[in-house]
Amino acid sequence: MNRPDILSPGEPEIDAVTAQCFVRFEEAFGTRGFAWDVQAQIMSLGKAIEIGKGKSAAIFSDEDSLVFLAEGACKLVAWAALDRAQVLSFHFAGDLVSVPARAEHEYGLIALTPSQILSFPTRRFLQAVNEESKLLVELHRRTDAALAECRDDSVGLGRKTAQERVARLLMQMAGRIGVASDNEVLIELPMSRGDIADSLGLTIETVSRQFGELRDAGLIETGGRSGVRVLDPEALLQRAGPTCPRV
Amino acid sequence: MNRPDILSPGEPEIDAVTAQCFVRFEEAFGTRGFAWDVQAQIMSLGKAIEIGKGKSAAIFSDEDSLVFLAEGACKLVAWAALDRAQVLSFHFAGDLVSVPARAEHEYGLIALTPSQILSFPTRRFLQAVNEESKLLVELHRRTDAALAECRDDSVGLGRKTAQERVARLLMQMAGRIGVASDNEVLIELPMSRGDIADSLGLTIETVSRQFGELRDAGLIETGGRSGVRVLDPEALLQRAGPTCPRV
DNA sequence: CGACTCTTTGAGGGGCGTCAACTAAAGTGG
DNA sequence: CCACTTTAGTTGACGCCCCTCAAAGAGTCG
Repeated sequence: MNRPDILSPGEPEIDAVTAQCFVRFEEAFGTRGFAWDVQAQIMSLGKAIEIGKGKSAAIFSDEDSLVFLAEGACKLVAWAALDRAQVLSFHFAGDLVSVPARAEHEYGLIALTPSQILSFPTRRFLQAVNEESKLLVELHRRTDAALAECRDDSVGLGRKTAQERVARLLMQMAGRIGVASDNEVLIELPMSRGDIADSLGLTIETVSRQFGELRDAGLIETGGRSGVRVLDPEALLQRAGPTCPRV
Repeated sequence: MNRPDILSPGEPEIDAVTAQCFVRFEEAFGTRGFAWDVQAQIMSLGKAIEIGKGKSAAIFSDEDSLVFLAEGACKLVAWAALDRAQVLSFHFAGDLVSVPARAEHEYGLIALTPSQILSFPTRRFLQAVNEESKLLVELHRRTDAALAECRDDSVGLGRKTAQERVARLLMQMAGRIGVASDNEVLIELPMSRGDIADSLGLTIETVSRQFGELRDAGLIETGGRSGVRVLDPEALLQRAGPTCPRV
């Protein structure tokens, strides 16, 4: 290991993933200007992993993790019971996900599409970047935003009808991964109906029925299993139910 | 204002509140050792307010706020509709609450009991403590914990029965503000049945019925409107439903 | 003690879960 | 490229839990 530039021939693919993950991470958080020893510590702490569809990311089991999603799409799940999972959030490339080792429930990050993640042990990561207050501020900003989003989701779970929940999720996905054209939005959903149901606190059947109703109402079209075309975003937002008007 | 030690005689009560709030804040976050100018900035940014029961805290309306609850008990609410509020969390003395100015919904912090709060504008607060990385780490730790709690609550809202939700909330409150004696726990609930209902996504009537069932089952006793005696914590936890076993 | 609010209790109805059967889509091996 | 298998999604019938509406009881404050 005298010349770190030379990759170990035994595992060239792994190192390519690692390289790409760190490049994306640097772009997102601007760590390039950091002191060399801090950068070295960050690189030694971060484990880059490529995970296949449906596979769970190998999170540090005994401590909280900070996961940067460099490529792909994932779901964050908590097991309410041994058999039933609750999906807490969907994540896409560029997201930073805080995964507790163990709160009231057990957590896991599962790939919806083949993904590349960079996983840090939170405590040691914080120690390493202790003096880089700019990164700490950005970290707080992202965590705070995630908290606000989680709270908004709680409002959605609280007392909304099945149709309001499905419509809201579709509008969220439209904004996140939708492709706008004319007054329409095309969405290629990376998650299954079951994932959607688990995230909205509904059953697969109910989600499917709501898709059907929205289709019959002419608000959306569905193509294949994952394709959704939002024909009338305005009306769909209406069906998402009352939200306090943003002045 | 040449001698800051001398309080303005026009508002002695306000200044006593301010003083107590900052003392509590210093104790909680260890800001005493900070540079003088940082401490001065923090003090100039923080607005100490005493709020009566049922009153909304005067949050900075146009920017995110960071609120330290020095004394009392509050609820964080989001308005799902103009008439209906969703309670997102209950807070007690020592808590730090992040209140977004405006996310998908509008937020408010409302006192359950007469409270004293210290309110900061988040952005400027972060600028002021930019170099105090120890405080930034503590800030991240608390926000991360709040996020984990919010997620656990989401699991609870997702697909649990009314009784499981009520039982879980009672156990949470027992742990937070309960007084243990023998194998019992005494709780003095600062929030109404309506607040509980709004936080669990239920109606007042359903919450009341669940209290009744738990009482009939001999798991709890109720005294007055706010008093609850948990007679059998074990059995109550059972009724809170399945959680992944903490190894 | 009286007026108010909060809580409790009851009767009835609707939305979503449950169970079941069927259809469509995607992967597999020849 | 096509039959076969497997998985995911759709649709229908039925029942239960919780919301709705209504009224009476308990607690608190003037």
